[in-house]
Amino acid sequence: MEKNLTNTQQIVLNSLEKSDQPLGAYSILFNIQKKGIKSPQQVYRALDKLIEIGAVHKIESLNSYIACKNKNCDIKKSTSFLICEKCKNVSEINDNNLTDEFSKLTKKSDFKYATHNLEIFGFCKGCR
Amino acid sequence: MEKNLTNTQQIVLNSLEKSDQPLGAYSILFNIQKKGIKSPQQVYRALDKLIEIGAVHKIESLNSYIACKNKNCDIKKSTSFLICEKCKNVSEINDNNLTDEFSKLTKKSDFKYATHNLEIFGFCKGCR
DNA sequence: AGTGTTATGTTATAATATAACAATTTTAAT
DNA sequence: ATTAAAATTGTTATATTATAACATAACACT
Repeated sequence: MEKNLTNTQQIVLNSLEKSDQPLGAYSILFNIQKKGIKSPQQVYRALDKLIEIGAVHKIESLNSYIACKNKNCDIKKSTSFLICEKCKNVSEINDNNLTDEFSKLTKKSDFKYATHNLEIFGFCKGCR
Repeated sequence: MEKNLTNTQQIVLNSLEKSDQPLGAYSILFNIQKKGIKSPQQVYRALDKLIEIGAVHKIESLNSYIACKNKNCDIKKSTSFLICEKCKNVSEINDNNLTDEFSKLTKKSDFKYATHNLEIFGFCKGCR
């Protein structure tokens, strides 16, 4: 199950795992330049792969990327996040019911569910 | 309830309403250059306002914008879309239950729901 | 070893979005 | 009505995010 990552992919993933918050591609690049990564292309290519295997998710509304904390995340392509509007903290929801609910919901519109991105904005425990 | 739009805002809105599909800001700009709109800034400022009043929504994963068909849309800031992966058709879901469901869901995490963006990918009636 | 395929490095450029400031219009107080 | 302050708009420049294109290298199969 564990994928072997290339050097660059591992460096990008480490950078994201060290951060508790999502990072933009160019922030990642800045972080890892000292390790010999020189171009955006290298970062984006690594991100593509990491996203594909479910190790990283993209948060579309922030144009940024976050490591999936969830080791057993069987949701590879769908993402669901809570984003605090005050402190900007982002946390991943791991509610497998969502897939079922969306699947049911979309049937009403004769739509065959495949994946989803969900971004919920509001205020986290500490900020409300 | 009806907002008065400025000339530029109305032109941008018309451009989106004429399109059945979402448009990027620069596509809009291209469409309306013949009407004297010259710069991205004008388009983005109009979009900001139109989004604020709920006349237009942004589809984050596509970096594009769509007119809200739903005249009585009381959901101003939240958005929910079905996106067909084959024909790229986008349609808006208008299920007010979603807000309630997300509100309940996030309570479990001690999170105070405010708004959401939901993008569901799959295959539409014609493409499945 | 030779050849086709896949991955990586590198440079350049495309696509999306905002900053900064000047010019104009609107507002609202005197 | 006059004018100062505030908000809106026009315009140029630039920042930010992402991909194209092509060269080079690594891999794998015969």
